[in-house]
Amino acid sequence: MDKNYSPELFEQQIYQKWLDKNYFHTDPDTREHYSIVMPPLNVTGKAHIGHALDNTIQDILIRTKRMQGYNTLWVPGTDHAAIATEQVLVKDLKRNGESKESIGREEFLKRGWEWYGKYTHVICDQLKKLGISCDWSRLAFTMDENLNHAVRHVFCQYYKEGLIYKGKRVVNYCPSCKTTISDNENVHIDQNTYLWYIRYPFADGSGEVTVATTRPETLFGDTAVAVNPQDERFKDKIGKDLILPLVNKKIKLIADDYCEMGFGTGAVKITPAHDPNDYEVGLRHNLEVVNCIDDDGKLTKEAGQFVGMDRIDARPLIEKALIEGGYLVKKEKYKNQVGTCERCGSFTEPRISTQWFVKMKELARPAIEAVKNGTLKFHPKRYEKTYLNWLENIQDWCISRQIWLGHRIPVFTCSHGHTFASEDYPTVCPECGDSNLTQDNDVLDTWFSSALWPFSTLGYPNKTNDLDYYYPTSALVTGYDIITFWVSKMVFSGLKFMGDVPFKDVVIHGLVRDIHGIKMSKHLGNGVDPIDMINKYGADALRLSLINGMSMGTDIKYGEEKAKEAKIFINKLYNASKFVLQNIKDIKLKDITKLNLQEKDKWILSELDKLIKSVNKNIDKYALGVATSNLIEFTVSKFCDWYIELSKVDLYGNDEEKKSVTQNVLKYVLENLLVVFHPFIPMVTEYIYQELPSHAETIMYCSYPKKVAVKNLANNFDQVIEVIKAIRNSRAEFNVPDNRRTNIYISLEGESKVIKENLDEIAKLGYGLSCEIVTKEPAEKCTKLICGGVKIYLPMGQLVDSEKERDRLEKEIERLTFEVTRSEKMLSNAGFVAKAPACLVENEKSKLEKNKAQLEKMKGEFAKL
RNA sequence: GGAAGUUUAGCUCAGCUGGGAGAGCAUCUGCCUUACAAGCAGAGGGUCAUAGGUUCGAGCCCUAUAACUUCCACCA
Repeated sequence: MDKNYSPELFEQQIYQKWLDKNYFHTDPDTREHYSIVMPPLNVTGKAHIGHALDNTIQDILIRTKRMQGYNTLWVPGTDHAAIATEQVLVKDLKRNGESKESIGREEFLKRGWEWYGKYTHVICDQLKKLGISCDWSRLAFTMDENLNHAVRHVFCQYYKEGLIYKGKRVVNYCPSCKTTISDNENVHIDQNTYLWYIRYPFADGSGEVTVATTRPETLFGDTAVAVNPQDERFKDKIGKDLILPLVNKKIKLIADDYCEMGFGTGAVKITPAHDPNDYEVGLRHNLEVVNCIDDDGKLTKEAGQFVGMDRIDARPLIEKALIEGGYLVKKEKYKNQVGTCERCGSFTEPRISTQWFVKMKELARPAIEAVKNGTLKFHPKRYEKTYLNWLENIQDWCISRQIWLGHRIPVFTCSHGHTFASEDYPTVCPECGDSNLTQDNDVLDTWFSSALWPFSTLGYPNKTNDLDYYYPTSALVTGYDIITFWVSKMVFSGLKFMGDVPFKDVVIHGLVRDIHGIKMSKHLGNGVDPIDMINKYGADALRLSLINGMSMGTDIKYGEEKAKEAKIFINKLYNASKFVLQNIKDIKLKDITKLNLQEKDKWILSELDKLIKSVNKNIDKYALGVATSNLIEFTVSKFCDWYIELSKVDLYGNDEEKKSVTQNVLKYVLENLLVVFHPFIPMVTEYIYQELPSHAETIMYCSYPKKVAVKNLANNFDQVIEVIKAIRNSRAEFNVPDNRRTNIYISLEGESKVIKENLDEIAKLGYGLSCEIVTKEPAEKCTKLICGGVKIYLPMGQLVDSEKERDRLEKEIERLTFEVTRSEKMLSNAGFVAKAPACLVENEKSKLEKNKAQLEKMKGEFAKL
């Protein structure tokens, strides 16, 4: 092994070996299953640090369950991310002077497939660098033929049941992406703008009504002005005609509850084509729908002289025209929120158009029920609220998108006007046999296919063994940002088409933010590239740095420093392993349960036992960040700091039996540590594991321990640790450099077998030349320590200063007095004694006794000075 | 407008059926001790956001308040 940990030397080879051996692959059998389908990765761009986190969590769960003996399936996959990919392709075309329309739909889709073919590998290779153990032979893609089939099947099923309908609605439209987007993709941002107060005169010259608006450019689409029916100011004017400024068209003043009396001027302009609420008002009052903004976000001919202008750019000119016409009453500063496109950031336009919808109320009900009755559990539980709140207020789902990439809506119309949905690729109209068919131009929202992911990837709509065996899956791991987008859709789809939830547990993690807590973005350039981190610090370090200290569902502040720290820790583990391996070359392997264990061996084994139990418990609770903290704590503070140092006494000593026991314990502890650690840092643990004597073919299939194999690990070794710490403390207090060794004398009082047996250990770890038992105070000038039931004499020569000694003793007496008083106070509290658990009271009593005795001794020493 | 989260050492965060405040980094001191100087040993540093309450006992439970963050829904 190399002197230091160098992941670049082995990570790739190890992963390749796993792949070559086909370790990640599995098929249905008689065991219990544990399955996860990976949230599909977008085939655009590259993997970001959030992907690294998401997949690391899944890999930890999968690897643990695999080692626990489950039949473990992890299906990887990618998503066609239609809108984003289409944008990139369109940009590419533009660069070459081409356009979608110029090359045609068929050619465009061909280019799409070329893109997917090229970039699927890129993203998968990046994931492979993370060391994740998914079954690559099952790599799925939302546009694969069988997934495509699932989409068509589901669509037709909904269609048949009347759950899909085509309708006119005001939807969010992105003029830049040129497609409809869902409410979820429409992100509201704060905007400092103005409220324009505009005068609408009555046609008969009997005064005017003033309306306030944040969007003067939609004036051209106004077809009414509404007031509240209760509003006394307008009661007698309702039904009268108003003149629409600039357009000089007559529109009516109507009464509708939608208009709130207290707000603004009490009158609101109604633009049914460009506002969802106004559209509803329009329906109630049978108003005309006038489109004044087109597909490109430009004003239509309805805007007269402003035709062809961008709707935002036209604003100041419209304002000018209003002023000139004497229509503008005032303009005041106003703060509101506007919708923007999640992908491109442009202002979205609410726009009336014909779209396909899925009726949601009926589908949502069982999905709500599944969470309420506990069939589906969120971790952490609080995210249930996000989920339920959304489903309980569900709106119909607009599933059509005006782009070309993606699953084309399988609805056809023949030349006789018969419209039908078809799961297959039809050649004739089922009604009249006409072969002149045209397919609907729109494609489906990408979430429509993602909604089917947990079962479409397992073979749906075909009845497959995989589906039968692995569905429902065990867990879904994803960020809280897509609970409504995606999780909810998978749940109602799974319940509808499979008759069962798609997964039992939803494990929600937070977002990875930069070190200041700001969302990572290309724009800000504050992103951390996971591949960079892997190249610099190794995949295991990246994984550990993401998981350690993480609390599920809470955002992570992440900086490169964390990867660096993780690598430093792994180097520590690597070196500890190297030490063990170097010292067990001549090991005679023995059954750990039949060894003649010393106190220190029992101590480390009992600590290991605690560790294993705690890690198991925390993985079960999805508290992965706590599990790694436990692992690191044990490795550094128990194994390295103490046991390895202690082991040197026997490894380098002359007692062959003790040496052999130590070797076997070292091997046992290291091996178990590696196994328990493996799901978190798979590469380095496999690498070291392969160096162990008598190892299996891979660590991946080692049984995940539930406890240490040895029973009766009770021991008093803590006493020795206490003595060593006291010695080190005292030396530091006297500023004795570590390289200046002294003798250590110990005077035993009462039973101190464990001390007697570990004199060499005390000497070694306490920087002593030797450590011996004395029955009376040595002649040398010593400082005296009282601890763990023994008295320690450290000959510090001239360094011993009686005044300093007195100070130290005084401090110690003060501390002990405080302790004693505290215990006495607690024990004299009737409430405490009566109500606290008995063990706590007992504990307090014994502490009191111990401290009292210690205090007496200290006082004795003090008196002697 | 509705909901959720966060507030603990200089920094990043653990701590949870309520039983004496923890880690890493940073700082200071001493050490190249044959696993590791990417290291070892030691030290300093906290009114657990604020104010009340419940309890024998509160970082933890309850109620208010403040600051920050996020999600959902939005009135022109």
